Amino acid sequence: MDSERELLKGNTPTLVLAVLNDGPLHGYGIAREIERRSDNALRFKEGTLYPALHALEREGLVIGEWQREGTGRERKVYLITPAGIADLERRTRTWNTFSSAIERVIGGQTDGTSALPGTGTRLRPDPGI
Amino acid sequence: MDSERELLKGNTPTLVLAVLNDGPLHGYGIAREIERRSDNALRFKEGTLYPALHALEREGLVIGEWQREGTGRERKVYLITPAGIADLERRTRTWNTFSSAIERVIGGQTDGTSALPGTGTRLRPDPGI
DNA sequence: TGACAAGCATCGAAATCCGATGTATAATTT
DNA sequence: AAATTATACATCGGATTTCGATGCTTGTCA
Repeated sequence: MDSERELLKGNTPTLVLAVLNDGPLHGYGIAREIERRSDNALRFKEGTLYPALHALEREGLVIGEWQREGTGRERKVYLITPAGIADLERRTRTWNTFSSAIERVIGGQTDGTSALPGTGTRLRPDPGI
Repeated sequence: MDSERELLKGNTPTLVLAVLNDGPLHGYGIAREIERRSDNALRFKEGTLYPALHALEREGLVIGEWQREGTGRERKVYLITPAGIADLERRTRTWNTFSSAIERVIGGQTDGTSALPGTGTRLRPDPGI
């Protein structure tokens, strides 16, 4: 149960960098943008987001600057660095490799027709490990 | 770093169930089969696999039985249960939802041509959160 | 005035993965 | 014959990650 939560693990920095790659944004806005792009499938909790941003900043992948707009309270606006862009590219490649590997293992279709091949009762001629 | 490791989180039971859905198999064989299907992109460490199998057994999603083949040492062969099949279907749907959400956020192409749209310098007309 | 959204932040509980370690047998190589 | 490798199961502890709870401040709107 609660698999969504576990699935997110390891992808948080990738998602944050991906959003920042389209332009500077502040923490709260990043969370909203990720929710918007994913149709609310991905939700960032504050306890996840802010520590993640601090970590990215420590690693030099983003830079955070306090800004005061005409209205509203002060925000910390984050900007992706060249190192961050390179890291995002690497992370994107890693994700593609990983997700295609997962799909090769689980099959990948769930369209109702015949999603899962066997019923689990089929016997396998011992792969002779 | 070590993102592969983190990415696996939450997917272990899904992968195990997917393999068992094609027929009974023992722990060691499950690990080998997942490596084979994923072209070695996914590797199961023993410290991950065996506790995962025990958990699945506790939850009634698989059944384990000790078997002695003519040759080789004793193996514990696992069989997926109807509850396990139902769980696998649910997990597969969850994965599909999740991975497509991730791809919508990060873009998803890494074929070299123009993988990542912006350079991070483009300014966004503040989404007025 | 009160309620609510925006906005940043930290802490601790819970979950997960894996390296290390241990045991034991069969097959293969030297 | 001896040494190495592969098969096969198992556990423990460290490291990492997510998130609920909590707290604070400021602006907006009824």
